[in-house]
Amino acid sequence: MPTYKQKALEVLKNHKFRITKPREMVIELLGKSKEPLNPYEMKDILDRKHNKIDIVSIYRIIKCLEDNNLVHRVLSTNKVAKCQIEHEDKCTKESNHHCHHLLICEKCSSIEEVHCAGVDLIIKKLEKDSNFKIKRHDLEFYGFCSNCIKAKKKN
Amino acid sequence: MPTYKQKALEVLKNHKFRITKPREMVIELLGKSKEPLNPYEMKDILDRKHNKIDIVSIYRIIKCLEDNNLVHRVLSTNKVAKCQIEHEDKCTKESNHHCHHLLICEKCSSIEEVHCAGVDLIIKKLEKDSNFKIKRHDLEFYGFCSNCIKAKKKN
DNA sequence: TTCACTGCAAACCTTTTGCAATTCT
DNA sequence: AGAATTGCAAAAGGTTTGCAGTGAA
Repeated sequence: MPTYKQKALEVLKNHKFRITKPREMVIELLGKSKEPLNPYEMKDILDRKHNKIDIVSIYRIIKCLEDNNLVHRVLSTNKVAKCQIEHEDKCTKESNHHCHHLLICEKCSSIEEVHCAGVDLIIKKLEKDSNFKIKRHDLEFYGFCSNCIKAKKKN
Repeated sequence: MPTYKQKALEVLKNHKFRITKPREMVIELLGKSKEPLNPYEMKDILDRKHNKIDIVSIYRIIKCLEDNNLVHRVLSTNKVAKCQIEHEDKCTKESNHHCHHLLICEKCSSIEEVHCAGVDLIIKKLEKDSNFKIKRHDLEFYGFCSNCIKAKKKN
């Protein structure tokens, strides 16, 4: 099973984007981070590792990764996290949208990507009740992850 | 059935907030608007009506309305819209959170607040599969509203 | 070699803060 | 009168743009 970095570099290469040092740095950082990050957080972490990078480059690299569906943007915080779930047919590159189903831990900030079985039914019901035609959706769930629940019990 | 403005002023009064001209202006604007607005959009509209208001005041009034659960913030656009749905027991002032279920029209930008029957089941399933304990959620659905669908068919 | 990409400077836009003046109650 | 709220000025924060120089293919 390929790492996030391997997969991301592969995707960029296939789409004729160049593999550069700054891009590798950001991708590796996202691959290792359990929590979403914003541009300045990324810069701080990379700076501390003496991996100097300009904030403007980070913005542009994030844009590039988003265009290639390699990251999620968490709406509630406007931070960015690696996207690891393979896309369903419904969520193709063409439709330019991932199914965003995120579990967000309010204690440790880690996030988990999930498939939401049952969302289709809810959408059908919503469409029937409202006469809306629903094309896509963003779902964010907040709470506590299993690690933080365990940690809490020990105290 | 009271108007949004009446309800909002009532809530503010009950919570010992003062009824001021700027607050009335913003509340009336939100009450009339079908679509979410950001602070500068509000200022532009009010300016055109010669209802002069400082942008800083708008920020502070929005904050006040949010604290009183009188507006939704749309995560995907960071705009604000009137909140008209009465809160369920689950979504009390204390929990400091509305159930955000929004239908957002990508054509005319109008939004509709809805109750999502079935979300509870999805959450139970998610908790079981992921070991997360889910406390709250934001759901945003994008598509076309019934008016825009009708308009399209006529062309 | 060529063109995509980066870094730097600066502009731009959004949001927050401090404080004096105003205005609700 | 007293306290909350507003408006103004300025700072702080976040994001984008233009351009010259660099480096991946």
